[in-house]
Amino acid sequence: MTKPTPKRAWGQAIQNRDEQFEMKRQVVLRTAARTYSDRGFHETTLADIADELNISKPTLYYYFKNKDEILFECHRLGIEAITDGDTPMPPAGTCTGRERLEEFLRRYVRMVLDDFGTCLVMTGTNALEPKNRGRVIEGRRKIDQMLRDILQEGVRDGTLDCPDPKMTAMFVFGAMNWLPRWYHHDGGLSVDALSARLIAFVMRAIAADRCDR
Amino acid sequence: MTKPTPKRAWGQAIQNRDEQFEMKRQVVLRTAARTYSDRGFHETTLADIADELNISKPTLYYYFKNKDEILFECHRLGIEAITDGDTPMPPAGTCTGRERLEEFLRRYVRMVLDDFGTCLVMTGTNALEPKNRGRVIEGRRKIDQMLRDILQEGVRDGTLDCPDPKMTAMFVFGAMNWLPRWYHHDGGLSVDALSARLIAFVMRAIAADRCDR
Amino acid sequence: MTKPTPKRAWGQAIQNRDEQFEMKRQVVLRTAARTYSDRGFHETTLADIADELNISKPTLYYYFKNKDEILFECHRLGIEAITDGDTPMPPAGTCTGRERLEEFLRRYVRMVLDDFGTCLVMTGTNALEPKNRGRVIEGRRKIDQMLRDILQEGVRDGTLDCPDPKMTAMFVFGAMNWLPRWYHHDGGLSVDALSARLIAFVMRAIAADRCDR
Amino acid sequence: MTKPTPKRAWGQAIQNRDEQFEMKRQVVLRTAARTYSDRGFHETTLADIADELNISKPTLYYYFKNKDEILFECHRLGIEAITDGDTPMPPAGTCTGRERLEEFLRRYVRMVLDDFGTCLVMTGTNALEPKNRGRVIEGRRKIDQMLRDILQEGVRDGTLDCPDPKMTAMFVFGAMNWLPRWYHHDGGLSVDALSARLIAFVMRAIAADRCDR
DNA sequence: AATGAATGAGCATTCATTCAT
DNA sequence: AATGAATGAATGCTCATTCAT
Repeated sequence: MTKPTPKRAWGQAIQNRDEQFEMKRQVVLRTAARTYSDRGFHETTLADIADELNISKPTLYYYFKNKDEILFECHRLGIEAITDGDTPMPPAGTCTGRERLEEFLRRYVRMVLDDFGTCLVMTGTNALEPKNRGRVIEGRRKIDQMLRDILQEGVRDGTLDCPDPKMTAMFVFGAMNWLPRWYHHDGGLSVDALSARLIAFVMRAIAADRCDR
Repeated sequence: MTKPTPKRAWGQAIQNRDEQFEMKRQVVLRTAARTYSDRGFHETTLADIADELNISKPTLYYYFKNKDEILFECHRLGIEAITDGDTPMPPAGTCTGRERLEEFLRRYVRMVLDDFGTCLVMTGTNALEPKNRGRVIEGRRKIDQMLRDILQEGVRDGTLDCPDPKMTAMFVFGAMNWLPRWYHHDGGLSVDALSARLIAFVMRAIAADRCDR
Repeated sequence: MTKPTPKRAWGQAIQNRDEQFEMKRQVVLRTAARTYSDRGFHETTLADIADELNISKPTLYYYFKNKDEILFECHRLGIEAITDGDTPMPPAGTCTGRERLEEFLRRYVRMVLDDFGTCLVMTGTNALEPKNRGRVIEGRRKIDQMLRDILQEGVRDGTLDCPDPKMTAMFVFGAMNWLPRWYHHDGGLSVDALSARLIAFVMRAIAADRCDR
Repeated sequence: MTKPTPKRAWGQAIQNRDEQFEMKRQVVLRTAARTYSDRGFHETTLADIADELNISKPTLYYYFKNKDEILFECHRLGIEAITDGDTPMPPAGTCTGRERLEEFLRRYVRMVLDDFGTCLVMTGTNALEPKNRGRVIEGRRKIDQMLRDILQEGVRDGTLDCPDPKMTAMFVFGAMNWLPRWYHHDGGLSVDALSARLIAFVMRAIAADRCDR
């Protein structure tokens, strides 16, 4: 249960200050994520972002400590999209490793094609200040581990057959992290169709029942 | 027959001026490629490169027109490593698509883990001036096409089974282009071993005879 | 009637932002014009100008696009001082060519001894970017033409006697454009006295009634 | 009497080392003078000059101490063309001031339209090191004085009528120093014709017998 | 007599960031 | 809540000059 929204005059129509603040912050982040992904972090100036939003440069500092923090928040949101997804990953044991793998891939593809996920895999962490950088790396490590665990689970329960889960995980991440570099949302292929294709590809490579397709 | 190298005093040990020039140029390029890959192009200053080589900044301009050209040459060398490799790709028809695929993957993996190949897939082309950028993009397009053609050939000759060669190619490129981000030369895994693993992974996914392994 | 200035608190004493901006811009321009004239354009660094104004170098970029634009604006102001003077040149026909010539010379001398006029005749246009350069050259051409037209008019109406108006104009411009190289404002000679002398010199050379002085 | 040229094998056809040295030096100077006049001193790089001569940059240092000295020599040659002309100015007393004035103007015009003279009046002396700069300024001062003296002489002997010889001299120098900015050698007007026109202009302005033309 | 190689010093320009309002 | 004005620090690039050969 989430905590109940306090009742307000005018209902939901009128936002209070905090909500406005938070919303504007989000708008900045999404714009920044897109621009960072397009042009790269260092090639994107704060003026670029401000211009795109029709606000002034210093205004950005009202919402964020500095350029770094904007990038960090983008990465954080990208990571959270996986680790704290709306629908939680089915816990280990409730279904086969193969089923969990499918679910994971589906979510990861969706994430990596969202603005924040794209930003996460397209921009390096070098620019981040050490502390934030550590957090991002830790987040990505967790995601890595998730896939490895799933693969191992699949191997254990006999639904997957892959000789080296660690390395396999990197191959699969590679295939997925490369998606933003060539997939275009406005083409004829939906994200769901794409993830179905990718899942098929991966499953052929490592599903245990490769012959009865 | 190549034209014979002119005889020289001291044999090959002592280089003439042109050779020294060319060698120094190569050293700069390799250093730059590594640094660009590590930190990114815009995060690498010419001072960084010069420092690493213990030369002065303007000296770089003796060997290259500008920072751009250095990047372009790195990309060019990366591309050439594939398209103009020492051992030419076996021409279509002389062997099965599957065999050619193996050869291609082996070469690509080796390339992408070389300094220039890594630079090619790690740094964007945004920084390049339009003309050079076009050339790089064209080069990469050709490499893309090579893999697609091989896949289609394999489908035709029955050695490969993949539903959508274009997309499959992108998955495979993704897996390979991601290698530099996690593979370390000084670890226990040789490049050849790695490419064998990757080839196994890909073959399981798309080789036609998936059941008789 | 000009449109009335809107009433403001504090009267004219306190400037609003736009006025301050414009005024600062003018101060920069005048400082730059003087320095360009003194040392030459390329010998003048932005640091020189900034130092003289006790501001920082980047601040100059808040008011101007680049070093070029500063020079262009100086030239523009110099040209406008002649072509758009406060008191318009008496139109052809309302007085004799000789009278118009006197007026033109008086104005030109005043202009060329002002900071911007001096800059106009002391610094070349090579530095300007093509577009601006074209505009400056066009402006100077118009001024050239003004003098030529006046001379021809004087020849027609019999008040001037000069065999080759074009060449004569260049002689006269030469005499005037050289003024900034030797005239010093702080000497005993006023600008008006100087222009009177110059007018006398020129009139003796080309006025039609040379004998009845 | 000049000292006799030593007899040489091959007669005059083959130059000895010193002559070659001196000739090459002259070629550099003339090239430099032209380029300095065209583009300005600081806008001309040593590479520009070297390129135009198809020699290498350091070679220039074999003939000149530094870039400054090249400019200085250009100025020196320009000044000498007036002060040490082949045909010496007729000494005061041997002819009227007016006649001497004509001769001076003729020579000055010729000088100022020669490469070195043009360089002298087109490039500033700011760049020169103090010592050389002093010499150039002194040289120009002498030339200034020559004209002033001639004018005063003409006033004294009644052949010229000008109220303020100093200022008149500056007007006349102005007209002449401006010539290189508009006169083109390849047009239809010869240097002699031009100097005749200029002399006519000046004489009308200051010759004593203005009415009996 | 000439030059390839190298460099120190300098300069225009950019940009994240700050501050007063 | 927002911004105009201002700046320190950095960076790519140029160029006169030197030196070994």
